[in-house]
Amino acid sequence: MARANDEAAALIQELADLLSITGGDAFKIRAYEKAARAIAGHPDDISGLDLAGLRKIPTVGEAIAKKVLDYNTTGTIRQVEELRTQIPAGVRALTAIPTLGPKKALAVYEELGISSVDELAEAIKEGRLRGLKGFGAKTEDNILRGIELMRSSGERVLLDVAAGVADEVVAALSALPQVERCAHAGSLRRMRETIGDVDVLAASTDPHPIMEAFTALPLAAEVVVAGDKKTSIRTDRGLQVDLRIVPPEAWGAALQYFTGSQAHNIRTREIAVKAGLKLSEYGLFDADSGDLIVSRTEDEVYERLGLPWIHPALREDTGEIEAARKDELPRLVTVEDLRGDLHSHTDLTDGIASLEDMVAAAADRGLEYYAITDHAPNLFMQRMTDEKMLAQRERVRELQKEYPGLVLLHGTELNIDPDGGVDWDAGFLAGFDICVASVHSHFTQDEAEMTRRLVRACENPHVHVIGHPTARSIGRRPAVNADWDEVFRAAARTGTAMEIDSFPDRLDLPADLIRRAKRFGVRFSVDTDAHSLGHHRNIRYGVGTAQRGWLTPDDVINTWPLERLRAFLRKDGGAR
DNA sequence: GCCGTTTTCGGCCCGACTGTTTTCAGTCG
Repeated sequence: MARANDEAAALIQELADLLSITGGDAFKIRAYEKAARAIAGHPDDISGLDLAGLRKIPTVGEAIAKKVLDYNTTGTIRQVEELRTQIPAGVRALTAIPTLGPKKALAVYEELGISSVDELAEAIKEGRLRGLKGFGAKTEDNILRGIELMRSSGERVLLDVAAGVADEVVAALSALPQVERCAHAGSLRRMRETIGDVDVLAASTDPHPIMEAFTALPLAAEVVVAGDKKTSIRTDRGLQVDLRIVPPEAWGAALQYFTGSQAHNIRTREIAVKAGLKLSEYGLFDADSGDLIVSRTEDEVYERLGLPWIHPALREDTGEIEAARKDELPRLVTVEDLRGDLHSHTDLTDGIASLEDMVAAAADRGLEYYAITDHAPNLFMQRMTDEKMLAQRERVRELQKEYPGLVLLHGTELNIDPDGGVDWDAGFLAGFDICVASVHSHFTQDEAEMTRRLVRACENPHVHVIGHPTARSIGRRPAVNADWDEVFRAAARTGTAMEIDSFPDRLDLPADLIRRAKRFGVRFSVDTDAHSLGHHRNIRYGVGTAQRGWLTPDDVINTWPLERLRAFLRKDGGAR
């Protein structure tokens, strides 16, 4: 499913990695890294671009454009192939070990011929690194622990796990008298779909006792680094938590810095430099005099750089700086914008809460409309029947009388079969207020079959929303193979919404596909797919994903007033 | 390698911590 853009970007990034090992010019390496990000984030398919088209991509110049053309015609890049003969893949893999970078990787390869993580571990145990310049006892120790960590728990965690840890740390530290402000930052604030480590920021004039309290937290299994400005711990589950403490007056600059992404920060600092300023976590300064200009709020920092405040979900250097300069940033959808939820389950199928309890939870969220969409019969283990579904509909109509402010929609989650058909005939389907249709089986069909399957589902006049379209399970099952541009064209043409499922292990559609779909004019539905009362809280992850996809309220059908939504559900083009 | 309402050549983001060093390189974010 990897697009040409992703493969070309990976090759350019590999070129940067290999050059950093062989000791290439650091600025050239950064140029490759920037270009790799730009190519991966470029909306157009690079395989259809010529030299001039490629050079229009920011940070892609003559030399890199030619390398991409090389990839377009040969499927690889000649310089990468050449460097691979000099530096074995295993040496590049060494740099994935925490505390071991390109310089040390090259040293062990050149001096000892080590070209894999296993060989390195073996060499350390045999004492073969002794006497190697720059490698002392502590370094050996750190590498061994780094290897251990990488093998056991070095994986990224899901958003809800990271959010739970962050909430606990922020709550504990906020209770300390020395702490004036405390919040999480980093990739969690940007709502990335998985989190490598949790970043927490605190403002204080007296950091030492805070750091001591931090390392003494029950969840701190190990202290990784310890200073008065920065301290890192690791939880017993292997998740690293970084705490940075800054003076209260530096809060805004620090929050901007520690939210990242690194690529976004590089851009903002470059803008500062060009304006004769210097931006760091302590503030925006005059480059010559060193005088502080602003630092208290993120707003001030961006404003002084000539930019509007940029939402954290956009801070990936994938076009937000350019959009900000032109004052074309989208007004992103928020949890508060949502009037309804169009996908949920009850204990009639695999939910664990009753219809009554789920509806009460929806009412507590302040929703104006709410769809109950239990599974359809072809998901055989759920034992759905026509009779059960019609009986549920009666209960929904009864229950409606108790909720004058919440319109209940009776729906179902259909199963898209391998040919693109769904569970019921048109007559029965017409009785539902809304139908979500999802892929629940035959995940490994080839791209052509899967594309046809999804397009046919969109073309069904009774299918309103494609549920969790890629069917991925983060860390467990990859996305299905499909020609997504073809699917999105069909969705836009037929007035079928793409779901953004809020489950932390789904987040489906993913943000990059959301941005692609939006370019075709596709509409979206941000839903919980709740199977229990607690799942209603997951909506913030779905909204975060929608924000990362640059969506406005108008793009999201369940922000619309009910009448506009009903027109969309008629699939006659009236609301599009 | 890229880029330019100061520049087509000379710049290129900034700081914290660790470890092996006698003043700093490497790594990380």
